[in-house]
Amino acid sequence: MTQTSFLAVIRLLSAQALLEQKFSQELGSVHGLSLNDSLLMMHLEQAPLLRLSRVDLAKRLCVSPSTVTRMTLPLEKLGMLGREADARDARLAYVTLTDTGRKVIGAARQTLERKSKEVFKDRWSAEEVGTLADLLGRLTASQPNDLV
Amino acid sequence: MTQTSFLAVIRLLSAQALLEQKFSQELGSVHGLSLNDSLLMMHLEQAPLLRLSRVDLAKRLCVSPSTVTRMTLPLEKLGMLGREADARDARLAYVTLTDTGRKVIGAARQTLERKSKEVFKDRWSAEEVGTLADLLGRLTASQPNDLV
DNA sequence: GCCAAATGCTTGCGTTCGGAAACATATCGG
DNA sequence: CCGATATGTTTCCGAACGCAAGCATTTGGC
Repeated sequence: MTQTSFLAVIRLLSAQALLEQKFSQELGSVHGLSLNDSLLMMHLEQAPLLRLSRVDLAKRLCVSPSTVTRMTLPLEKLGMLGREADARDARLAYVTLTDTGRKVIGAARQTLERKSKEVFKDRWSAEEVGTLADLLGRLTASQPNDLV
Repeated sequence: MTQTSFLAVIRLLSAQALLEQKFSQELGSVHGLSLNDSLLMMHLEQAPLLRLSRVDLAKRLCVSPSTVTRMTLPLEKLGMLGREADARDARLAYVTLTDTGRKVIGAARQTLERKSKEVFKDRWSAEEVGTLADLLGRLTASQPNDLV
């Protein structure tokens, strides 16, 4: 069991490195986004008011709050993200998804979907991909709101 | 199918961020290694002569050759890695695993195994973990030598 | 009401990484 | 044998990250 757990973890880390390498190039050159930028915007996309606080985003992305601050800066200047204050709590600085941002992440999502399909194109049945998605979902279930 | 593939990819990326966050702290403070350092040394561990060329390591880790050069430098100074030339090809500069390195990665592996077991401790059957490891193995099968 | 602790955000610093360029060596075609 | 191309490694530069520190605001004990 401990060997199997270890194997699963090592393979997951290796698989991520492989996917990041396959995806980030086209994502950056075509849409101007990094993989983490895309995940950030997808979290905003499914948020109730298209907005989330920075610490909330940090928890969802498993990065530090300072990283969120630095990630949002250029996207804000490009008009994809906005900034909104909270009426009750003056500390909060919500990150919002603008109309421009919604269009961009929509296009980027299509690229991600197409390349995701390529990953499993050969030697994978629909059921197997579904099983993998389910099992990975169990891993991320401990985290705040799941994506998709 | 394309939705399921997309879901699997997104969850895999999220799960990796979660695992990296959970593992890297203890791995660094206890053994002085990063997660990528550990993967590099584990690849060396199972190599025929405890040695691999830098481009080979780069492919296995899905990082650039320059990253391998920079990663090995401090580990070499610490005596965990060595450098070996090839008799036939003067361009090659093999990275070797020293006795010290073997001991260190052995200890680090125990930490990784323990924390891997913790990940699946609750709500996972042995069979489910095995299925996950198998499916992830299919993803990394296209890559040079699998770990473990 | 007030002060201490907690929370949200940002900045400075050191570290790590990828890509381009440079260099050395190997291979191949003639 | 020679030049062109390919391959392995390193260095330089810019981009991205975590951590510690700092500031502003809120919350909770009294």
